[in-house]
Amino acid sequence: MQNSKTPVEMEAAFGQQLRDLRLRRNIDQRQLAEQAGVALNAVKNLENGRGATMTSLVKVLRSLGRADWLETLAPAVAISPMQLLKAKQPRQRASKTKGNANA
Amino acid sequence: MQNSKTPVEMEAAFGQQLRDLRLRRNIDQRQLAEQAGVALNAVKNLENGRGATMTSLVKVLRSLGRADWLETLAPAVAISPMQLLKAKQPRQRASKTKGNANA
DNA sequence: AATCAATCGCCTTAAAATAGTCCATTGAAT
DNA sequence: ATTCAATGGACTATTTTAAGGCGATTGATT
Repeated sequence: MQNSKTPVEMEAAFGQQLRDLRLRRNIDQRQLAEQAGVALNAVKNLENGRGATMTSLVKVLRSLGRADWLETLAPAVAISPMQLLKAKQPRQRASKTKGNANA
Repeated sequence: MQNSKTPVEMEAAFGQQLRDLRLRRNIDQRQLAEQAGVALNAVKNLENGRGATMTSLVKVLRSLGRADWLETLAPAVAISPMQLLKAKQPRQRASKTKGNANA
């Protein structure tokens, strides 16, 4: 069973995490907005899950010192040097055949 | 030394990861857009780092089966049951004093 | 329990993203 | 090498968010 949260709920839950990060640093929304270089409203929107842009998110994450998190979405597959030699270069486009490669 | 990537670069690098996830599933942008319930342009924007909304991001992540990633930003601090009893409830606002609690 | 700052919620305007469509480019399969 | 689908890029109209500012709540400190 997969996560049954709606996108709206997920955005709100995510905003709560952003808030937690900020509060652990004990800075207020205004300070964070300043440091991040976004408007106070942008921070409010992010934390309350009321809609935001990737740009605002990235700036705020950077300001919170968690920019590294953005790099953890699709971890590169580690392969041995020998395998590396044989390895085909990764796919740049989806293939024509409709059958999916993996689940 | 902190991460020196600009927000623009970070957004682009993130888009590349999204693309990787999609390609591992060997589906094209149009299919992903349909499944996620967003416009094809929204997927393009996400993957190329040309600006997107949190809403689009969440929908796409969900469609890619990586919604769980969104919950890994601010891991809850694990404490023992005994500590839990004593624990003050977590801060809901930043404090008045300007001194930060942590670095 | 009283104070005061942190947060909320709403407003307006400007900027940006979505959605839809079309054509050009290019990777992948034959 | 040829073919054709997958992607990129541009354009317009519409919707959403950013930004800035304003009182109204409410949590944290005293």
